Amino acid sequence: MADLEAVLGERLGRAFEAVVGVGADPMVRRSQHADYQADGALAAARRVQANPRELAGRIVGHAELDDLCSAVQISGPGFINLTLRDDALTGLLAEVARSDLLGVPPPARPETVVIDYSGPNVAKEMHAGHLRSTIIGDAAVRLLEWLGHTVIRQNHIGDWGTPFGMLIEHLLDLGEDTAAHELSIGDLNGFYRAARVKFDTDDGFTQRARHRVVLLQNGDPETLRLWQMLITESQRYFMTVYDRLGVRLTPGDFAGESAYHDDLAAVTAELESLGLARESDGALCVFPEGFTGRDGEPLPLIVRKSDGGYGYASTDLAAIRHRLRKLGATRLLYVVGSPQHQHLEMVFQAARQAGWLAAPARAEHVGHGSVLGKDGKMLRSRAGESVRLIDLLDEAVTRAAAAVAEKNPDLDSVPAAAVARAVGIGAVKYADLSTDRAKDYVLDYDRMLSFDGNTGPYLQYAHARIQSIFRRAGLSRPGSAADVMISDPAERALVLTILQFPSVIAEIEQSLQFHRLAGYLFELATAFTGFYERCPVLKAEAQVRDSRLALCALTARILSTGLGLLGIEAPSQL
RNA sequence: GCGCCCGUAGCUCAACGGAUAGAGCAUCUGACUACGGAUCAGAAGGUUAGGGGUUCGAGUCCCUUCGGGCGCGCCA
Repeated sequence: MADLEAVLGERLGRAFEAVVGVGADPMVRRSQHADYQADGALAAARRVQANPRELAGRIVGHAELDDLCSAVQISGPGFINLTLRDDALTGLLAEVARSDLLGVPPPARPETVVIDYSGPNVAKEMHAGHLRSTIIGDAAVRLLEWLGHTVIRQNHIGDWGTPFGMLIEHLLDLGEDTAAHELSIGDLNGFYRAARVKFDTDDGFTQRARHRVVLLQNGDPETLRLWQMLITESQRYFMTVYDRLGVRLTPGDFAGESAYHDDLAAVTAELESLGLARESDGALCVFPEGFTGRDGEPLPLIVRKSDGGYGYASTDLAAIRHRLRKLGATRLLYVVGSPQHQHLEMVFQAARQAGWLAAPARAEHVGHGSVLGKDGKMLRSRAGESVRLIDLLDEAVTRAAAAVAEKNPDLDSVPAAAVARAVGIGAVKYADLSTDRAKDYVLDYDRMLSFDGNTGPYLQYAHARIQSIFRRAGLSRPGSAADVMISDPAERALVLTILQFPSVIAEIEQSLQFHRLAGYLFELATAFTGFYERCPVLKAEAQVRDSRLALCALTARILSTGLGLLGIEAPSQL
């Protein structure tokens, strides 16, 4: 089945065609004035130079809509208000309940999607700044995989470049065992800082570091071994953070900058032979069309530095070429902070001009804002350093544990710890994903962990409450086979909200604006509590009871599925 | 200097060009010995930063001013 908005739009379009003689593509959406509302009359009217109200009036009563709508009326400047028939609603509901994808139509043509996200730097701490890319990317992975697309995760870690000279020398100074220990326990800040200090103050060290970079780039085996050690220990540490976060990234998804090292010369040669790259101030540059900087001069992507080395622009070009040619991606997602917007657009444009990026394949910058502290500035610890991501997560879990212990002292300690983790991590993720990713947001533990309002814990609670009904009813695995009967306005409102799910997913699949899914889930939970308040489930007589249990089951499924798409667990009790 | 993002209730956020700009928190008023009160109903709260424009219709699109954040040739 397709989603309700799409079905109604299509039907209305056909009715327009029959009545007016021209095609129309009415926009149908939920409305406070009716179950659904369409405003396509205006566009159609303009084309045939008719009065929109009059035109809309001729649609009313058209047979196309008879089986779905009990009333079709015009109002305002040509809005078409649709009231859906209860039997149509319950029929659709039964389809949703039977469907694995909860009524969401599988994609017409499944795509191969490459998602670039998280991207920490080797031998550098993961901090609050990595939170958004990691969480948003993970949600994108979950959503697109769930829909049936082939998803290839790419963790573009920073594992190459000049800093490795000083990092390797510092490693040698410490001794390999000590260094490995320091890295594996996650004291990456200390390691990096110590190397940096020596690099800035000790001339001898600086010389060694510079020399070490040359050895690394020339493939000296001993240097490569030490370099690999840094990477292995760092990856081990990153995995502990990903596990804590509950993110679907594995060691197999690491595809760092070094992975493209061998491609760089070929990419450069290709760009030159295409006539796209030319020398400027000693560096080889591509000037993508449509980008100008100071004085209207074209902006360069530096493909090869004047010293013959390669920088990040070359790596990004090699990566996009690899993803399109070798991985066969038709959709490329870069979950990267907004400050890199221009750089990425330039890379995309260069890839288009090189002929690598061509329809139907496309690249999208899934940009996001920053996490701010309560002072409205970039999140910092009191010492002024960036906040370690692991500390941020632990803080949320600790606070969640206290809240769970207070609210539900009867819970055993083992499940309580698991619940605290689900609630704490879920709260962090929900706080992030429930705001427009383009904007910055303020990290506030008290608010994100509140059980009231548009928060993770509130949704988890709503879900747990439904599970509690099933426990009481003695149903371990509630069936949803029973036909739902609508006997109360609150029931009807809940049904309408449930049926919106496919439209929301269809929209998110394109826009990756997860806050819309979050907002929808909050609406669903709100509609459910309204229903829960007015419509007793277990006390009702058998037929009504089964109907309401089915409604509960479907609501719970959408809540847990929806939260799951956001990477958030939905425990059966809190 | 050029460019990008943001500015909505006291606070935190919604609103895919559509009707009277919606929620939650906080505040105030009510309900119910509760299928988990981690509840529900209601009130109050707005010149959508300012000013122009396009449109039947603008928080949304265009121009401009102000304010905040961030980019702009060999770092990533």
